[in-house]
Amino acid sequence: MTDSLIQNFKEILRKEGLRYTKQRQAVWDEIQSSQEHRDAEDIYMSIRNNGVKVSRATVYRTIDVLVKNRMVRKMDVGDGRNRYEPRLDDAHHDHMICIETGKIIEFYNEELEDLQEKIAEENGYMLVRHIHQLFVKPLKK
Amino acid sequence: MTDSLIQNFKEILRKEGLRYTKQRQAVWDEIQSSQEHRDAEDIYMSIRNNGVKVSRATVYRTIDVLVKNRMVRKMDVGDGRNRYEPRLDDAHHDHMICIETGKIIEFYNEELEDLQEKIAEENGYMLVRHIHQLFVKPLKK
DNA sequence: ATCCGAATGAGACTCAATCTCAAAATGGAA
DNA sequence: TTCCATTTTGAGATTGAGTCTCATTCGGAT
Repeated sequence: MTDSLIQNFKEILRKEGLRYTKQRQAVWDEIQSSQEHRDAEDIYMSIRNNGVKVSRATVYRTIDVLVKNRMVRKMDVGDGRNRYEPRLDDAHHDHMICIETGKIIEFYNEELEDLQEKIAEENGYMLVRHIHQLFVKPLKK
Repeated sequence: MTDSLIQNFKEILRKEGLRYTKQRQAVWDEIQSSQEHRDAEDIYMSIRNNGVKVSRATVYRTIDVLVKNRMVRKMDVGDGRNRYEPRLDDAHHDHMICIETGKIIEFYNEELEDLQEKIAEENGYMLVRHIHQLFVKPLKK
């Protein structure tokens, strides 16, 4: 955990008119500590196991702030539980989910991104965000 | 409602080892009667308003069978309620959702479809299905 | 150090979807 | 047609992710 990350987080709270608390810091610390795609319960339990007293309500509330400020990405894998991952850099990517192993693979394709904007514009709209998941299975060898 | 559609539905039930009941027929009739993207509650209420006695449980159970057999498409619009639409032909399409009006626009782009298969293959996978939603807002005039 | 509005947390609540199980319906056999 | 094993149905209970409530605690400006 670098100072700049903490400062950045404090900056966002200030911008949002929110106070800096150890619970909020703990939520960001926890999400930021792993590049995995985790659900809220997992994040909540990990924080508690680290000895920080926090409630589910606070975890959800803090995640909302982080998502709004693009520090965390929220993704719907289609099983009813949202997953979260830190956005440490600005590199956008989508996900491929293996239906046999559950493995999540990240991918990015410039052409794909451009195409989506083009499609939206052709219909008189501006692309704000998108959900794109490829459900795949391993190629036969 | 054509005979062939009813026969096709009966065929699927037989294949699945399920009995043909008026409730199941009513669910398929109702979904098939409109190209809109409707939620389960809406479908349930419409069937009841048509005078057919059916329960939510049966509606959900029948939708599952229809989705499994590709007669109905299930889509997650991101608001917690799944939407369903009939697949009367094989024409695949994705959806664009206007974040200002909630309007759902269907689109299909061959290049986009090809690109997705290519991306999966480049990673050693075969594309099985995909979720793709564009959240958009109207272009300024 | 004081003080007041903001944040927290335990648990109640929401709501779509699923499950339970007694009663009703289906369809093949005779 | 009647019988009956088996499947289906439905009312309501349950689940589970996420949200809300509100009394208590805390942050931070002064």
